[in-house]
Amino acid sequence: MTHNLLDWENVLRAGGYRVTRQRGVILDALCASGGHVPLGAVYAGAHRTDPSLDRSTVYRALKLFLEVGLVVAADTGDGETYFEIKHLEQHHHLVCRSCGREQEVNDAMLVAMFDQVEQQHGFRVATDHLVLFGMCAACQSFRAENGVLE
Amino acid sequence: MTHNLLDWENVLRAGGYRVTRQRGVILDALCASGGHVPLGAVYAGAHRTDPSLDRSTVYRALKLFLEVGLVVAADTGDGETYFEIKHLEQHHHLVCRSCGREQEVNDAMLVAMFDQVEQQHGFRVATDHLVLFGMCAACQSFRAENGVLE
DNA sequence: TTTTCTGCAAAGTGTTTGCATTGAT
DNA sequence: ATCAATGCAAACACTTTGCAGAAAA
Repeated sequence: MTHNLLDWENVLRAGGYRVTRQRGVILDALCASGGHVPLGAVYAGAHRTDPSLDRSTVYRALKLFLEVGLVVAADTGDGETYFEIKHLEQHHHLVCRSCGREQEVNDAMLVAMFDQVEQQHGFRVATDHLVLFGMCAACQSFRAENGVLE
Repeated sequence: MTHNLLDWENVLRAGGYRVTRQRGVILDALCASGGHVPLGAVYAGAHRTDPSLDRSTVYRALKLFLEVGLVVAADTGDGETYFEIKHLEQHHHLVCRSCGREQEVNDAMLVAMFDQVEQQHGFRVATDHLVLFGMCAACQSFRAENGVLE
């Protein structure tokens, strides 16, 4: 249970929320799936552990976890919402349009850009979780080798 | 008809697609709404001009326009897909979480960051249309004046 | 005349909600 | 004993699809 570290039970209680078996199962599923997980996969994992668990419970739980800051959400634009256990260090994702794999980028790299935006537009960027689409190194070289044009 | 400039009729014909009244109406509606328009608003506008026009036609047309490069799409994470006439200069959007207003950021500002990502990760970012959430200058000062904490 | 496009209706997908019951505190 | 959380079913919002008739080429 990776999430013992998170002290999720106290986080919930501190907010006046209750600690339930289902919420534990859902958090487990999220941890087990690693990174950046579509809600459907969280449900699938949790439902395997507890077949009586309902989708609406997953939606409600994740919304709550979001509210108390246990997880962060990212919308990758494919319709489903993605969730991830909140890390201590902020980070963002690079998603390859060609192979679908994703990698993380440290926040630091983007902060400079955010600051610049703030200086020029007075707009304070506040994004937990930015998702940048493009093409990863592997797919780029694969395409180059095979002479794929554009 | 702002979109005469785009020569959309020829772009379609060049792709082997047909020029129809409906497609013209939809493009009109998109232009008339300015910027960054949710699909529902495109439909609303187009439907006002042509009440017999169906939603599915709007979906199909916008998908086609996307394919031939007449429009670009952005997913802002609120469920609906946003469309915009493709500009010559690439740009991105800043969307204020507080008032909902949006402003444009020139691509140049972000390109430096994209290059840095590429250098460090070998990942080529390719985003037509990035949407950054945060808080605009007006809302920031409004909150400061009214002593809103966080 | 051929082939694409449209309108209509129906289905699909992701998400939210009302309500009686169950369960945490 | 309270009051929040769950399961179930029904409703929602956005999007896609199959098909017969209408329209562009």
